Amino acid sequence: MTSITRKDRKREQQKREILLAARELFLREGHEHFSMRELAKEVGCVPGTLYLYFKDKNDLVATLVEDSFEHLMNDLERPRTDLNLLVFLKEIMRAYIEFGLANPNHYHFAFMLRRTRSLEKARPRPHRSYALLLNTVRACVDQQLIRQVDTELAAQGVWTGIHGVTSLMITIPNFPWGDRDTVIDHVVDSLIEGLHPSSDADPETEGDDDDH
Amino acid sequence: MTSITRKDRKREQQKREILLAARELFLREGHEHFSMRELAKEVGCVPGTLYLYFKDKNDLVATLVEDSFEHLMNDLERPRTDLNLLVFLKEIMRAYIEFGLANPNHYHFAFMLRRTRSLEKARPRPHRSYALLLNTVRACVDQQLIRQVDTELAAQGVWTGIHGVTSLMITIPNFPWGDRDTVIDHVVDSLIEGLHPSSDADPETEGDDDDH
DNA sequence: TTGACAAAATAAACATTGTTCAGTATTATG
DNA sequence: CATAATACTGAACAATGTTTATTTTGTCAA
Repeated sequence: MTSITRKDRKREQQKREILLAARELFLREGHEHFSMRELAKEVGCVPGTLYLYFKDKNDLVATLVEDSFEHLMNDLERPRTDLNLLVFLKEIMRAYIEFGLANPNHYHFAFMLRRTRSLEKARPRPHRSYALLLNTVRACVDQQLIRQVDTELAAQGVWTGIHGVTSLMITIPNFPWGDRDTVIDHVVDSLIEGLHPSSDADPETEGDDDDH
Repeated sequence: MTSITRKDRKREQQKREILLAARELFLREGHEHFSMRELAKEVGCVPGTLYLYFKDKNDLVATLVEDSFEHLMNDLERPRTDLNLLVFLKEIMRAYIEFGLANPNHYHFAFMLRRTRSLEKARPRPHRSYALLLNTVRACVDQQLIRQVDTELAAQGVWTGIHGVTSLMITIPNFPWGDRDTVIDHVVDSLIEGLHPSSDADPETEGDDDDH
């Protein structure tokens, strides 16, 4: 029925409008101070109305952030087969970091929040960016560009590494970091360096009788 | 005057008691759900009383967390000169990670929160653990155990690296991590591996004579 | 056009927060 | 004992997320 679709379209429209205002407010206030009531004021409605379109605050922000990550992934997943795979991997890593630093609120919401067990599903699929990383690392191993290691292990090392510099620079921007790009380059390079095929297998792990 | 000191002692005592209950509650509820009112109920007083001993909630939790980091630092800074410096460095890194995973709430408060500008001072001296890292890295460079690089850069790479695995394992415990200790070992090892002197120096760092 | 019905929006409340403040006990001191 | 300082309380304030009963609005059938 045309009437139904029109109503549905209107509903969609309104939902989009809420999200638009929310994105603007979220960007301005930061996720800590983002409030439903202020959003309602911005949208020009009463707080309760928001709950006709979103289950709760978490749901609203989650879709917001998910959209942003969609953009990141679209950037990342655009294939650049012309590049050396290692260079490509490094570009992914850099893009990831840059995205986080450019969207600290989104990144914060996505990866720096502890969720209660029941709300775990609200996390905007971190697995997708990780999957890209994993695949690329695997390809590098196949082409013997990096040392033969457990692919998952390597990918998780890379991911935690780039997450580390991203999140720390977000939470402690006043830390006496070196030049931003220099630090990022160093992190990216040395994370990959740690996987070079030329490196001797770790010599320290001969007597691996640690305390655990 | 003895009367004054007695009063002061009593005050100190009360403050300690609050902190004790707070620590217990903080541990149980997590820093997100830790509330002053619940703490007051636990202590057996009215919420306002807490503000006679602490400026605000942030102040209270900050001293709480600072105490915990004191313990970490006491652990880390106990000198183990008998060890190879590289092994020592790795032990520091591992201890840091283990501490974070064992005290996720404290770690979260310390390093995974964005503070408003005015509350920046509330962060429990992250610089101390970083300073230890920096000194150790510098010593390693001096002993030519790792590549000749900008010491600060290397230390920041190491710090962000271990922070990355710590914080991600805290925020996404349900992620399909590999075996916990295996991942940690890999991260620690490959972060150091990335600084090996055997590695070919990065081609872009021609003049390696830093001056400082 | 009108009346009925469903959907949408609202106003008002509820249950929490952190925090403040005017008083009231309690305690130390002259 | 009286006074002054101190510790504490009870009640309030402001702001939060969320729910519910009620009113408004819009659409379709008669």
